[in-house]
Amino acid sequence: MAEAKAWPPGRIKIADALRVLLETKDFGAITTSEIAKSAGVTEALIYKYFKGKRDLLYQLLSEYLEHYDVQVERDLKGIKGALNKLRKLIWSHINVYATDRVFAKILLLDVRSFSDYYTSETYKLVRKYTEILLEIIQEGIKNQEIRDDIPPVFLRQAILGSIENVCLTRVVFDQKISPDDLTEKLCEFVFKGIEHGASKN
Amino acid sequence: MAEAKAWPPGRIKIADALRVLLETKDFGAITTSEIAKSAGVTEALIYKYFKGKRDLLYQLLSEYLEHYDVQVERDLKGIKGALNKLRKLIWSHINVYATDRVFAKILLLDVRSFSDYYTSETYKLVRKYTEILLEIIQEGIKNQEIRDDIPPVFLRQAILGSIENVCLTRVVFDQKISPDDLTEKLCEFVFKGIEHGASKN
DNA sequence: CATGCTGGGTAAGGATTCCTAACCTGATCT
DNA sequence: AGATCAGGTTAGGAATCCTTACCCAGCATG
Repeated sequence: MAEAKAWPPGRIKIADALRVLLETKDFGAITTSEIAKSAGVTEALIYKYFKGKRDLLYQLLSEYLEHYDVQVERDLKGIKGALNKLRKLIWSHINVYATDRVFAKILLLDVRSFSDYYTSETYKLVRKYTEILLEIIQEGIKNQEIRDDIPPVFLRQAILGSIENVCLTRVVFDQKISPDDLTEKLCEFVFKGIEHGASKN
Repeated sequence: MAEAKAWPPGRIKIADALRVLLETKDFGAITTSEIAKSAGVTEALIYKYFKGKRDLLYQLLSEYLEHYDVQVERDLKGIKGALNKLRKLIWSHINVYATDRVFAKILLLDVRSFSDYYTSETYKLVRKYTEILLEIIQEGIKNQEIRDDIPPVFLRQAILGSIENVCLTRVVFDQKISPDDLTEKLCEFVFKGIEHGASKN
């Protein structure tokens, strides 16, 4: 909430330490003592600033999400048309995963299995992002750019699923993510579907 | 491998116990002692039959997958046309999640974050299933039913992602999954995309 | 100046959890 | 009768997450 840089040094060191560790290990394999050692503080300090190991992860993810939300808002400025906005949103989404591997891993792999994640403050930030996507879809339906015979919420889930799964496999197997290339293909798929015919330009 | 029912009673009780526990708790919150108690055996017996807690989960998932693979193979028999097969496959996929909530939870939430999962025997079974999907897509491209300007492997990832994400949200928030309804919507999305126009029948 | 208080940090320990090594026991084979 | 073996148990240990109580520098206040 308070986004002022009033954070004590210990807290910053801890969050940074986890960030670094996540580059090479998965969250489940990282221990609190490891984080503490890596941060140069004692284990107990972690529990001063965070409710627990998971809360630390959530707060780290929140930081990423706040940055990303701002970025997306900026990226979409000045773009006309729902489909054009959607294309840009997809690009931004893929691009952030391509840039911040750790962010991708947390969001796509680690937090998903924690049931308390879905009631966390962090998840609300994700909702805020998906809300943007929903609004674009609704705008597109109003404009006649997007078909109106499938519920927007459903479309959102399907679109997000395809974006994330395409990135997920690349994250898991440590393959390169090319935002431009993937965006192009994803938009072709999402906009026109897989049926032969409509794509004959 | 050996699909003979030659399994000792203890092993069965342990697997059953986990299955039951997974109905109400997530894997991370289930302890080995809890499993043992619930199964009516000692903790050490778990390690007689399984390499560890995770291996137990993987093997449980493998059982589900073996059943499902057989089911899918059956479901697809006698269907002509790649798109018709794909529709049926999507239905089967959604249907199994609708039927076996525990299976869905394991596959969509629990195992994904374990990095050793992706090198496990269990994951090979998943590959076997996704291979079927790939073959359908390739058949469709050959037939001219499916567009040929997006790589089949990419299409598979995108399609699977949309299926799974649609189900995932329902699994997470304990909402009902209606195979018929979701299949209809998903096929509309996957076949024709979101653009307005092509859907004017 | 003493006093108290507050924010940042530490020391020490405890319950739980996952897992292992060694042992037991009844059945089957020879 | 002795050996072997599958199915199971007893007992324990290292590691992990987390809590409680404590330390101490700075600094505002009377």
